[in-house]
Amino acid sequence: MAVEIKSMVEDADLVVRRRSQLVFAAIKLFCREGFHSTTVKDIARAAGVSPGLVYQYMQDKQDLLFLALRHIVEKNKQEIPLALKGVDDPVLRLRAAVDAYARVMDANREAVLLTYRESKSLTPAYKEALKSLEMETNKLISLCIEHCITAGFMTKTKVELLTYHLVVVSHAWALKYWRLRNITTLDEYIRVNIHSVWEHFLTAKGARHYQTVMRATSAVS
Amino acid sequence: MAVEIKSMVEDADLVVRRRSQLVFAAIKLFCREGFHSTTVKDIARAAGVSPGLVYQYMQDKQDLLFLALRHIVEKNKQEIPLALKGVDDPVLRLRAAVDAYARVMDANREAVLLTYRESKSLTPAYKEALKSLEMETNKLISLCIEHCITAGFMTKTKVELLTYHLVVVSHAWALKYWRLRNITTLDEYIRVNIHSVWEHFLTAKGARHYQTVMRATSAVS
Amino acid sequence: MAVEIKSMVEDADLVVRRRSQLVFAAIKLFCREGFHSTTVKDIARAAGVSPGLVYQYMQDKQDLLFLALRHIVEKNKQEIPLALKGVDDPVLRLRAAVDAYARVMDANREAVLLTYRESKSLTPAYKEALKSLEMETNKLISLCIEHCITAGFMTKTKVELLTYHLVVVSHAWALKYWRLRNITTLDEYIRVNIHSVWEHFLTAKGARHYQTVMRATSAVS
Amino acid sequence: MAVEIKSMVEDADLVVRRRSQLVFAAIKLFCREGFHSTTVKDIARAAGVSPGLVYQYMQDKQDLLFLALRHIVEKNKQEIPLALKGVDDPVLRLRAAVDAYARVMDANREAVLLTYRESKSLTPAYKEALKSLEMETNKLISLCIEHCITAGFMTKTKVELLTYHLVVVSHAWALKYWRLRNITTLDEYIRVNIHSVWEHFLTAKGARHYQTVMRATSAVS
DNA sequence: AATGAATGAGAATTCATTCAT
DNA sequence: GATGAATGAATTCTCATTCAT
Repeated sequence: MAVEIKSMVEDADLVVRRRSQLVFAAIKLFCREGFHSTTVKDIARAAGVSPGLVYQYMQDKQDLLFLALRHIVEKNKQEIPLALKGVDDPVLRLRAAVDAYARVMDANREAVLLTYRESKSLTPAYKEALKSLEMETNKLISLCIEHCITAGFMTKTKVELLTYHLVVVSHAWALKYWRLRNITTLDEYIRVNIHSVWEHFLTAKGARHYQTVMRATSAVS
Repeated sequence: MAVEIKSMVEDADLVVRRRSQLVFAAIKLFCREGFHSTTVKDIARAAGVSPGLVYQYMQDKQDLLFLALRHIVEKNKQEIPLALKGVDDPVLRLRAAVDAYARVMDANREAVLLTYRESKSLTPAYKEALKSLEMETNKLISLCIEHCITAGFMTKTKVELLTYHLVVVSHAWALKYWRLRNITTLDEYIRVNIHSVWEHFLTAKGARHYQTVMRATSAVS
Repeated sequence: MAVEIKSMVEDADLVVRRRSQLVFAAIKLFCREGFHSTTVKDIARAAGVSPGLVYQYMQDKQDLLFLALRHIVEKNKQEIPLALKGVDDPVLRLRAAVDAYARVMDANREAVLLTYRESKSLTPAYKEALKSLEMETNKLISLCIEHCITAGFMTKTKVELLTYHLVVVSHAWALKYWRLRNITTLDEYIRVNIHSVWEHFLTAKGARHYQTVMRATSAVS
Repeated sequence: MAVEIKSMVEDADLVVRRRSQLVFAAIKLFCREGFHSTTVKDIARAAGVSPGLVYQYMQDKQDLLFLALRHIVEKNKQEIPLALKGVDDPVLRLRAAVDAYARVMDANREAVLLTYRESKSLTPAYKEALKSLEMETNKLISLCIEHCITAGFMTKTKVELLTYHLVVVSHAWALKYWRLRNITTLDEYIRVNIHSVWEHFLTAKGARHYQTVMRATSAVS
């Protein structure tokens, strides 16, 4: 399942270090120029290494694209658990997850665009690996929704479908930033276009509970 | 504002005919292979002409991409007025517009993906032209929303923001079709993920009106 | 059986002309520098065309090697029938065929070396095609031997084996020219090292006949 | 005259050991893949050492080719004296030398091919050194022929020319093995195509003597 | 107007060789 | 002495674009 990129170099530490050096440079350039317009030489130069070195750590340019996209998707995934740390209430957890997700998308707007643009250039195996990873990330949100449902705070709805709605509206902030920036702010967007989506599915009990815990939270912060 | 693509050929009719021949072939190939992986030769062959001919009707390969993307966006735009023809009620008009939009996205899933993927490869001027066109299309939906608000059927909300929400959730059907197809149907998706978005903004009066006119519509059909 | 090299160019005449241009240049350079040390650019320059053109008339550099080697082998093959024209006597025909073969090898010493050196670089299908061609050439000599046997001029011996002996000793003139040139002449080599090989298989009748016809021939010339 | 390959390592024993390790691996790979298609890394791996080590024992990849080819030619040379040990009769010595030579060629068919294929890739100095070595080997056969002539068993003929004939026909077994294997056996080939060549030069006395000693030999064995 | 052969700049990739450890 | 990571020159091949016919 997990895709393994072959390297000619043995030293595992070095592989990690070099690859992240290259991936960092690649993301920067792919975002700016696109995958096809970026040359391996460009990336090597940006990473401060020779062009030949790239091929010691992966098999071809496409591997680099995969590593770049995977890095982006994985980084996004890691942010959610961080946002949930210390939050116990189901509704607040969902809120925190969605909020974190949207803000990560904002922080990595260019990278999000890159995933939409260049996934097509990957071989099927790599595409699948990336889809799996995306679904794992979504699962983190789905779990929050499920807890809310179990707790009677949300109505029974198709969990993954709702998750996708939240996810794509978050992505939309990056995808349509060129226009949205002129008509709203991130905070308003999150409130109006994102949170409202799941809030719509709150039960009466859930709505009451939500108000209560929110009041408590605001009081604290 | 409107971008002019230069042609070496005088005969305006011929230009239209040849270009649409080429654009048709280009869309097919760009969707399947991507812009960079499709060669001008491929397109010429698919269009049944010689590679040299392409350069009589545009200046470079990028022009062809622009024409292709513009064709897609324009086609989408044209569908909405058709769906509104004969519908007078503001709420039903909005509903029809949104419904039509979503269904057009479904019918042209590959083309929608293409616009997301390859717009980056355009020069700024072309990108702007496409954005304008997208905004004109959105305007068609925005107008429907505004009428609903004026009529007191919808609450005052940021119209363009709501429009974007409707638009991106419609696009999402194409963008995430690989997964959504497994968890829902187009009809359910439209009902649950799209219509609910604007319905959420109905006033009490609007909701009542909506029920009434919908009942009338269903009775008829 | 006959290997077909793909070309992007339709015009059959042009294909023939361009390919022979390229093959001519390739043989010259491959002989001088070897296949691997010769670049496609070198060949293009020597042929007076652009590097890209090469790939319009074949698929890769290896095709060019095949065309070059095939040209050499085919040219050698064509010389034998010419030498046999007008010669009717079986023994004189064999003599003429062997003589012609040896002299063609001398005339194309570098090319013969090339076939020995670079055949290895071909794909199996090409190698087989070349072997077939070599065997067809050998067949021309084998037929002469068979006629001599049928006529009772030569003892029954393994015809193809004798042919190979004649062939490799002829090739040896090219392969070991660096030394043979110092110890003999082509004429002596043909007389002592080549003709003696088949003369050895003459029957008593054949030997007498040979002397008779040779005397007649010398008288004439 | 004798070519010296420079080494960075002092210890002479180690140089010998390492080099033979490398040469052994190189011959295997050069035979299989050819000189240019074999990488220094491949050879190092096959020899169980690092790529860098190669350059401690020679100056470049070409040195390795020279060492490989020299090893092959020298090994062939060494076999002949072994075959002559204990054989005193001039004709039997020649027969033994030729027989041994042919059988060594059979045992090292791939290596023989390699010398024909890749000698071209050497610098002139190396090429000369190899030619000298080949001539030394030939000299071993030439000496046998000379003894036969001195003893009145063979007619006066150009000794080196006859030697070359014997040598190239032996090589031919390796060079044309792909076809010869289907039309004859090694034993038949040696009898019909190789021994017959020198037997042809036996004097009447030599022929009688040959029959006598051969009968004696067969009786023994 | 249309063709398609020709061009040549440019890209990915390989690999002999070096050199710090 | 040995290692193997790093280098970068060199090579094959592609393809947008041109232009003679």
